[in-house]
Amino acid sequence: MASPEERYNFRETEAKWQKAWADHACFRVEANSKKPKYYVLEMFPYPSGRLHMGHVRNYTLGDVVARYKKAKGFNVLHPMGWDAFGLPAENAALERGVHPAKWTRQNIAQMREQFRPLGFSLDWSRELTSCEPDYYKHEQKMFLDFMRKGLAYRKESWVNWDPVENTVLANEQVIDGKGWRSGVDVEQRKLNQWFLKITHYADDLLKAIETLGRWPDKVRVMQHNWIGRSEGARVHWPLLNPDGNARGDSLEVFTTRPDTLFGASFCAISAQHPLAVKLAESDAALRDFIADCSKAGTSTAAIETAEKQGYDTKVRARHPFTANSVPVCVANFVLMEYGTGAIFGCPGHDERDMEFARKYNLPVRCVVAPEGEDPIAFARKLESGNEAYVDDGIAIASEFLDGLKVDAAKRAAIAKLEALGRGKGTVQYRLRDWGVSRQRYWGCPVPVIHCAKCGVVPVPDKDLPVTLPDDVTFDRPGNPLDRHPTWKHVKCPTCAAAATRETDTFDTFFESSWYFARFCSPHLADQAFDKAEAMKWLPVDQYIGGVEHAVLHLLYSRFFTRALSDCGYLDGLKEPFAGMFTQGMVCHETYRTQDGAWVEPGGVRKEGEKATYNGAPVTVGRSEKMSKSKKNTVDPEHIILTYGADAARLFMLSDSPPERDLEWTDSGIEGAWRYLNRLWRLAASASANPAGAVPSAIAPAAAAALRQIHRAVATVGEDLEKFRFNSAVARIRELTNTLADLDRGAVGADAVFRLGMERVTQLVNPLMPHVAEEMWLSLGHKTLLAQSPWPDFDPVMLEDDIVTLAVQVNGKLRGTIDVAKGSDKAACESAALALPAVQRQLDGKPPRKVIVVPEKIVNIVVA
RNA sequence: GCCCAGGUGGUGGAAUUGGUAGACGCGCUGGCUUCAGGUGCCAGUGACCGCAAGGUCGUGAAGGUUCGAGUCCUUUCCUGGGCACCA
Repeated sequence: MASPEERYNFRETEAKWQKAWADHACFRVEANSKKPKYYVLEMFPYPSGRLHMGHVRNYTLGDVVARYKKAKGFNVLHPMGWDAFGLPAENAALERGVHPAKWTRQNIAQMREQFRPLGFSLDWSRELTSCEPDYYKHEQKMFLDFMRKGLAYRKESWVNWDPVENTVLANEQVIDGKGWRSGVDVEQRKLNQWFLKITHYADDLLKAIETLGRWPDKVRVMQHNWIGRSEGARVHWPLLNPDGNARGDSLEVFTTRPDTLFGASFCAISAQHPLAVKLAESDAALRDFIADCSKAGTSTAAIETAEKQGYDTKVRARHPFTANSVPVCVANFVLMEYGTGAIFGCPGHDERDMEFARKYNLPVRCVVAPEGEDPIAFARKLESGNEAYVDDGIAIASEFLDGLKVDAAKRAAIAKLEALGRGKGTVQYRLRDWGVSRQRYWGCPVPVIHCAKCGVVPVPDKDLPVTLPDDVTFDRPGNPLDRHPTWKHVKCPTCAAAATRETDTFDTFFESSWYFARFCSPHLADQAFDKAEAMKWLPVDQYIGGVEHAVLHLLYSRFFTRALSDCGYLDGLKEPFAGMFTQGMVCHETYRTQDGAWVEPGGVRKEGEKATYNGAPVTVGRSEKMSKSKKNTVDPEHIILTYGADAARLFMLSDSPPERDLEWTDSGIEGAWRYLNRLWRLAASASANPAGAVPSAIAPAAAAALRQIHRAVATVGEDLEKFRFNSAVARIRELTNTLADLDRGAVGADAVFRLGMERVTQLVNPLMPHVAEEMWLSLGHKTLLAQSPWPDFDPVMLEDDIVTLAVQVNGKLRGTIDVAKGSDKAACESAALALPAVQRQLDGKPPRKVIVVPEKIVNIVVA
């Protein structure tokens, strides 16, 4: 039985080393260092006030990288800050009457204290808080610079308006067409909004995805799809009144299939299209139809099930190539935000158009037939069926396009359109400009002033920052800035007449789009960051965070980096993150009582198959992302008090690969805790052995262990480089097992054991830094492990001079043979044939063929 | 519907370029230690047949390529994630 003294005291030990690291300022970057730089960054947290397991995992992953890179001789920047603006603070104000600033600052203080015992190698001297004016004043300046460059502009746009809350809702706050809190139908309203011109960089943002070699493919694909480039043409269709006379205007449509123009049977426009709006002025039925369209709106369920609906405006559009004309309909499936908000319909070669045509009895004309099929028969089949043909083929019934394949036909059609002045080839992006206006209090104020005479006037640089007023009330819905008695009333900077401030604030993605640059010189008062420092540290070498930010945050940051370069803040830097890693979620089993209520894991007792909560049976549900609503959360604070930070860290790193979801289990954390203690005891027992060189003549078992030590140093290093932390843990445990099982009486075993424990300590350091530091001390070292270099290995020691070969007969394993390294094929073959099991299989028959793969396998083929 | 990941023991997961499937854990079984619980230590643990030696089967399913397939190809099923009437 182990006495209490023989048990690792994590509480004292972890605190001791955290203090030592802080006293030695271990995690500050080295000024004027000759070492290569390495910038590790985890996505900065929103200060909700409570640390959760997702945070622990995220920052543990980053910490492993930071500590490993430091040991590898890099000058490491590993900062921390707070993404402190956002809606929850306003909700807290609304629900509990706490001021958002106070609530946020309290949460930050609380979370900082929760982070401390985890022992992360963070440079807290660079801490930043995005809701403080010393941070956001710089982004107000950036915004003004963007305006000057034409990268920020104002336009009318549609927003989700909650009529009860009197606010704009983000798309994710609209659930089934209703406001997430009010529960009432959300309206589409047109408001003047500020936009950032991310589309200016659409092509570059797309092309540069290829340069992001250390990003997950998944994220690159998502960004690629989000930008959504498509090549096509804009085509002008002159409009005719119902009486057949030209109206004098024309309808511009975007298409990716100009080759199918001869199959057009209608044009369709969005319900928000200016033409639809104008025609509705004199058409009550159309007004009703448009109203219906905007009601059906936002919910995915509605969109999914919505039947194609159209309204014939009786206006007709004349074909750009022929004398024919087609009806112009308003249709519920045409998006105003994409292309021109208008399409031409070719039912033969587009499924949606087909559905629409069949419903409204519009003609279906086949203009593309698959190569090698009889065009007449194919056309007959297509035109009488309900299936559109959307694949490649040969143009038919299309005059000058006949006989061309789709790609060539597209080019020919565009050339003709351009020659006739009736259209042109264009590239269309799905990506839209970034709307940054929010009708909120708790965000960075948009630094402009509205003057009746001068229009929109930027706040002069000398008047920055525009700070948020403290005396605001949340007792009524709507934007407190807007109804503040004095804040918005100012003099126009240009003409000094009475004017008003912009009361919108920025989207909170604004703050997170440049914080990585601010960390390079976080205390600079008069600039957002020092250009030289930023150019030295950026791009971030390793960025780590959740996939939920795979598109927006990362794309916005990539955009900002380009925009900041164009505004002179950076010298041509385009990409902020050279390496990106997206971690999986932390999950836990879920439990429900018989009446369906979720219950927390803490109260659940399990005996065999049965689980109970307060004596009542509960059903065990599948493992899901930890969430308050399902009560399947485990509090990191509690875990750290019970097992310490190292055990929690080890558990996070073992088993599950970091990119996959991790299932939290009690037995898992206990296993981590047991291993940690075992390591600590082993190190203590090694400390009795004198440190010194391993003698040259040692017992075979000791020699094998020595080789394994070198191999572990090699593979663990490689595993850490490649984010295979789970297999790094496995390799270290394997080595631990070998060392613990080593016969200490064997010649040289003591020296090998001692060396092995030194190496295990060094390897385990990035994973469990506190116990590693303690082991390092007990092994007699006077320096901090946190400041020690990563161990080397001898490549010569990686290979054994005896190799075990698998021996197969007809591809089935029958035994193994040990041969000297470099043995020739004949020797392997005869050794393999000599195996009794092989002889039994051969049963006297001669082998037909013997395959020998050196150092791998011998396969004997027998008839 | 489209795109992207994944399906390996009771369980989390290992497995360079095709070359000994199940490393390393968790759990479980037996034993030792202990007043006891835990800890610690020893042994075992894919399924099936067998006292054993040994054999048969086995990586979602079905085919194929190969001396040899978890890995490559074709078809198919299931799970998770993203996007969604993008013209």
